Amino acid sequence: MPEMPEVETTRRDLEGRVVGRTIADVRVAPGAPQPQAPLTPEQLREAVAGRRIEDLDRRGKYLIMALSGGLFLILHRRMTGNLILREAGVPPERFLRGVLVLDDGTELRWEDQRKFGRWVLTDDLAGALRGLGPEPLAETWTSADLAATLAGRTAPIKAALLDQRRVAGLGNIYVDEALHAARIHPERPAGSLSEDEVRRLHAAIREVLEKAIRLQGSSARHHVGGLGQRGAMQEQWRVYDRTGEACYSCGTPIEKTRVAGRGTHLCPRCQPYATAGER
DNA sequence: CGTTACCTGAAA
DNA sequence: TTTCAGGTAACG
Repeated sequence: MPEMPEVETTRRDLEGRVVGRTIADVRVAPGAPQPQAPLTPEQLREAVAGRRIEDLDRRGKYLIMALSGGLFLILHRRMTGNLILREAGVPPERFLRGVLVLDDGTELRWEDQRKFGRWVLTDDLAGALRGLGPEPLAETWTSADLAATLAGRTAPIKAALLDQRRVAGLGNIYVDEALHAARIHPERPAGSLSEDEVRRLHAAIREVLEKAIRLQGSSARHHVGGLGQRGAMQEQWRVYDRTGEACYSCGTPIEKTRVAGRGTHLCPRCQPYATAGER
């Protein structure tokens, strides 16, 4: 579900409304599994109740709540998780799993149909995020950095881009979109891209992610922002979920295959496997 | 490295 | 009934 733009949307929606508030209570929906992996709900309540939310940050697809006393509550929405700020009394969401009740009575609600989402409470933020690759929208992330992390790799470029250690925040939708925008076949060995192809890919990744953030993410199915609103990026997809429809660039029907274990969409004409001159 | 498991529901 | 779903950890 959420990739980096969806998580960033949530962060921007919530930042000004929850930073400075104190967590008054933690509730777990009756009968629902605990939203956080290593802690019981009682231990979580014990640990965070009374703490002030000092900051709301993001790294890759992780949402990071900095709490007073040097604790960090790190949330990963995985496939179907949403974090939504609601007034008390608003009827519960169908897949509500847990609630952080704030000191003004508003509720930070965690809904998660498939229950893959994870909460981690730690005082070692760097340790918890160790191994995450660079932020693709950081000014310091260059085309040369992308080339370096792809160099020598034989895995499909799509698999390399989904690997959070190489670049943080890309997922299935935006990898397909970026590869299409860069006119690169998803099964090309990562290390085989030319300098120009890497430059195009670097630019395409940024353009796709920036546009997705502007449009508050893709609401394919589950994603909603921090105020419960849907995103609009799904209306701008050029290949994702467009199997059989005409490519906007050349009219060729979009194909769907399987790469790196994931449904993969591409235009076979705009993204030929063989580069010019080969074969 | 690719595949499977983790869950639940919607759609084919 | 079967397949698929925005992610990732564990497995072989």
